[in-house]
Amino acid sequence: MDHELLIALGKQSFASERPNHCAQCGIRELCLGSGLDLHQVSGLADVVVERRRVEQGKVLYEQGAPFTHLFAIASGSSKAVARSDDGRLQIAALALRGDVVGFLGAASGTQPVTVVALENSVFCVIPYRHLLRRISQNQLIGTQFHRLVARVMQQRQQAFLFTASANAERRICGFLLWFSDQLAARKQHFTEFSLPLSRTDIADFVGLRLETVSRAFTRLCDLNLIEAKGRHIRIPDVQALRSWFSASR
Amino acid sequence: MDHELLIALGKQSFASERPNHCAQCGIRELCLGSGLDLHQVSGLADVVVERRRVEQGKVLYEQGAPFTHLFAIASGSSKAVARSDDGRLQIAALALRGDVVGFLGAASGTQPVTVVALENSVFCVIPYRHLLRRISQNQLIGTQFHRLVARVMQQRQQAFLFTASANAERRICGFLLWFSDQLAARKQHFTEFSLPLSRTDIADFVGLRLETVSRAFTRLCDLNLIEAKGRHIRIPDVQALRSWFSASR
DNA sequence: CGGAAGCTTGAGTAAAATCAAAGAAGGTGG
DNA sequence: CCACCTTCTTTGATTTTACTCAAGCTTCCG
Repeated sequence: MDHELLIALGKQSFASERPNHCAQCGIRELCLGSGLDLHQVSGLADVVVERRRVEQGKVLYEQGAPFTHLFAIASGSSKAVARSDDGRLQIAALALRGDVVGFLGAASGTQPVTVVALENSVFCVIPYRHLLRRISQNQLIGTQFHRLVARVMQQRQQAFLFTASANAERRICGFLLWFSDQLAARKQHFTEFSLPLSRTDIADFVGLRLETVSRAFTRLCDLNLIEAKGRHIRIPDVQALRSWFSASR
Repeated sequence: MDHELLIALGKQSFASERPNHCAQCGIRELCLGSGLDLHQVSGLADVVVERRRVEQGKVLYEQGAPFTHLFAIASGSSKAVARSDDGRLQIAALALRGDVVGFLGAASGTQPVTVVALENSVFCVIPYRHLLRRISQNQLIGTQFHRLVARVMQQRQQAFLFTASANAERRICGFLLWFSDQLAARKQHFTEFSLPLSRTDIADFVGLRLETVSRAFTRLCDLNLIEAKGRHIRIPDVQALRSWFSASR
C-alpha cells in the first residue's frame, strides 16, 4: 500500500477518533486509568479533549508557556530540554509511553522546560481544569493521578542516581538498565530494543561527552555485556549487566 | 537555664500542641496552606495529626516502609538516601523547610528511599487518607498540593542539571547557587548561611569525591567567589557567582 | 588532655575531555 | 538505482581533570 496513503489514513483515524477513548486506550493501565474498572474509566471520558501528533524533533510545548494542560504520552517518547541563560541546552528528563509530562509547570504556573518529541509521537491533551474536576468527583482518580506523578518522579530519581556515579561505562550501563526497566514496566521487549536517543542526547542526559559515550558503548560491547549497533541494543544477559553495574564503581 | 530542662520544655510544648495548628504555622505559605486564606487553612485542621521531632542523623522512615503518610518539614532539613543492592549509599534528594517528603512512595505503595534528618528537625505527619479526604472536599487544597509536589520535583530537576555538568568547581558552584535559591524561596538569608551537609554528603549528592569537593571549595574561595569556612558559606556577590557558573563549562 | 570526626592539602595515577579525522547511515534528487 | 550530501558515530592522539592513597590539620566533645 502507498506510504502516503497510510499516513493519510493514520491522520484520518486520529482526526475522527472521539476524544473519550480512555476506555479503549491501549496504555490505559499505564496511565490515568490504571486500577480503575471500565465503568470508572468511562468517567475519564472528557478529560482528554484531543490527541496531538508531534513529529520527531518537533516541540510539544516551549519553556515559558503557561501551565494549562498536562500531556499523557499515548505513543512515542519525549525529552525535556532546559535552556540556561547562556543558551546551553541540557536534557532534564526523558518520558516514555504512559508518562505524563507538563506537571512541573504546576509549581509556578509556567513551564520550566521545553518538551521535544524524540520520535513521531501522540500525546493525549489533558486540560488541567478538567482533571481537577474529575478528581473532585472521584477520589480514586485523584489517587491514580498521584500514583502516576510519583512514578514519573521516581523514574527521574533513578536516573539521578546513575548520573551521579563516577565511571563513564557505569553511567552508560546504568542508563541502559534504567531504560530497560522502563520498557519492562511497559511490558515491552527489554532485552532488545531501539534507543530513541542519539549519542549526543545520551551524552547530554548522563553528563558525558558524546565521544566518551561512544567509547563506553564499544567497551561494554567488548566485555560482551551488550550488543550495540547504533541505536539498536541487545542485552544478552540482563542479570549479568546488572551485577557488573553493582560490582563497578 | 539547664539544657536538659530546655529540651524537656521543648518536648512539652510540642506534645501539648494541638495538631491543628496549620493556621498559626510559620511556614504556612511554603506548605499546603499557601494561597489559602485563614478560613480555608482551618480546613486543613485535622490533616496534620502530629508533629514528630527527629534528631540529626536519625531516620524519619526507612526504605521499604509502607506508604501511608506524607511528611512536611516544619523546621530543619533531610536527605533521601538510596541503598543499592550492593550496600552502597547515595543521596537521592535533599529537602528543606516547607518541603513535603514521602510522596514517592505513592508510586508503588512502598517507600523507595530512607529519609534521614540532616539537623534536629520537626516533621508534620500527614496521613495520606486524611489529605485525600480534604482534597475531595476542597478542590483548592488539591491544587495547592499539586503545586507543592511540583515545586519539590522542580527542585530535584534543577539539582539534576548541575550534577550532570562536567567540571567539579562548576558542580559545587551550581550546588551553592541551588541551595541559595532554596533559601531565598524560603525568605531566609541566601548570601550567608550554614550548610546542613558535610563535605561527604555534598560529594555524594553532586557525584564527586570528598577531596575534590574540598578542593573545589578552596578554589572558589581563591577566586573570591565565595567565602567558605567549614560549613559556613558567604557569597559576597551572588550575581558574580551566577555569571561565573554560566561562563564556565 | 586525648580521641574521633571532619576537613584540607600533596603527589602520582587513572580517566574523561578535547581536538581531529575518518567511517557508517540515512535521506535527496538525478 | 546510484551518487551525493548531511548527519551521526566511531576511533586516535594529546591534554586536562578528577580519583586515589597518604598525611597533616582543625574542631568538637568526653
